[in-house]
Amino acid sequence: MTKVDPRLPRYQQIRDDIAARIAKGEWRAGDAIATEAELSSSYGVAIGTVRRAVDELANDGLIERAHGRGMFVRRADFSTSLFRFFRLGTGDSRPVIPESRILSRSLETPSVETRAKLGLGRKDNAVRMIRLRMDEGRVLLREEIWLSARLFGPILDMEVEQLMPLLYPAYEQHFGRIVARARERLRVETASPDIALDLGAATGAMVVRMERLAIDHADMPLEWRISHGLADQFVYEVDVH
Amino acid sequence: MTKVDPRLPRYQQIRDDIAARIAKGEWRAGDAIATEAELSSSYGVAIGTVRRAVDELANDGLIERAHGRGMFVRRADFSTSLFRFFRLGTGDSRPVIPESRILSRSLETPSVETRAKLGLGRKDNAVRMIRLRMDEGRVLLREEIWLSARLFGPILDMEVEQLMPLLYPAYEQHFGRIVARARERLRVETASPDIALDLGAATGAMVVRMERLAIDHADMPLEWRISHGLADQFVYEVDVH
DNA sequence: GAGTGGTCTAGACCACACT
DNA sequence: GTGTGGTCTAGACCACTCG
Repeated sequence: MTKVDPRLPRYQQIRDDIAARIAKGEWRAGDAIATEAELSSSYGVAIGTVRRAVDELANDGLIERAHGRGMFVRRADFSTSLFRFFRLGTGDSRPVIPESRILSRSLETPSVETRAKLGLGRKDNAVRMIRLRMDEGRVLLREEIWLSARLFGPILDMEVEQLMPLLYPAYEQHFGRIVARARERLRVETASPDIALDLGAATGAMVVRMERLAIDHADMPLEWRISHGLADQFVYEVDVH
Repeated sequence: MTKVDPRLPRYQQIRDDIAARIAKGEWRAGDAIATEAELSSSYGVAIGTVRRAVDELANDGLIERAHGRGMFVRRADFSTSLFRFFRLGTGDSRPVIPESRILSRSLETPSVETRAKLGLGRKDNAVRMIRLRMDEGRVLLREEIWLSARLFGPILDMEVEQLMPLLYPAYEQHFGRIVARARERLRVETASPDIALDLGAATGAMVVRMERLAIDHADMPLEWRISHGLADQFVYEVDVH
């Protein structure tokens, strides 16, 4: 087992090792991982110990267990993201992927904050994209997306179709970078002139600002995204206990 | 075991039964429940099966396990509530319970919406309280609280001190009603004149509106609460994957 | 029918808390 | 030391999937 803490219980070592093997790409999203029996014999532990390890991985959403079929690497779907709380005025709740329109792509000198978020050095450049998310012709969100030019520079010259409809699969397919999770932050502000223009609203309109830092399995920041949407289309729901 | 589905696996039956016994008040918040060995013999299953059941209860936050000491009924602390994302301008993050000031208590005819939320009949009255949550003299939140008059009527005549600093312990102590969980909803709006006045802001200021329906173990709604706070003091953070 | 995960058992031994 | 929960074993049998 590669560099797992030997003081930890065996089931945690096994959990960490399987997670590392997935992160390393030994099993990719959608793949079936080894069976319980195989893992039991290859790790040299009882099957109950393997079960304890994979139970935790399933709980954390890293794998999915399918009775009679096997255990599969789960693709991150960000179903809990703040984005899904944006609704059109009609408020019907079909789970659609809104269509995207990329307005611009450019090479920029990032701000201090963007550099900090992406872990860039003083001289590093960054790719900036502006994208609209729409549904039935109405603009839902206006997104400002920042990427390290060193990692993602070629994205500037790619065909737009290769970046549709979702960016994360494109990051994986063309750059081998897998978004494992993200940290999101939400606040309320008034729309600046360019944001208001893109959203089809008046300058100073109430907007929700969502920031997202997307991270890979090795905790490396991949993408910094600032999204704006009209506040009156936002309803967030959560259960607490 | 009282009315648990016999088609379910034993460990789930046991989990449901223990949850029911807690809900029924057989063990109260802070109490130690029976030990694994006791549960194992009283339910007539192996200790591993009991462990599976209590593991799930601990995972759901209903009990806490303490190595060498026992298993304890957890008190709901609502640490994930939207409330905790309100910060003063200074943004320091000590976990304080803001002081409360109850502005009014009255018996009212509830609106159709309030009746629906609390499950009240056409002729039922309701208790309405207005409360401010403050920190260092600054108003953080303005809360409008609705309760069934049939269940909580005597609260109108109680000493204010008995309702301080938190309401949920008072519900439990004086009325035997335990808040088990809550559903919260967040949106953004502009402040009405009375809300603006209480928050010390101008009418039309951007505010965050938080609705909360608090529920007991038997899924009965206990309290309907509408809270408002200044939007520029609100920052919500969440991890997604 | 062969292979997979899901449930359950009856123990052993370890680590922690209290007195 | 006694009692508690935490880890781990080596099986048995069941339920589901697929060829």
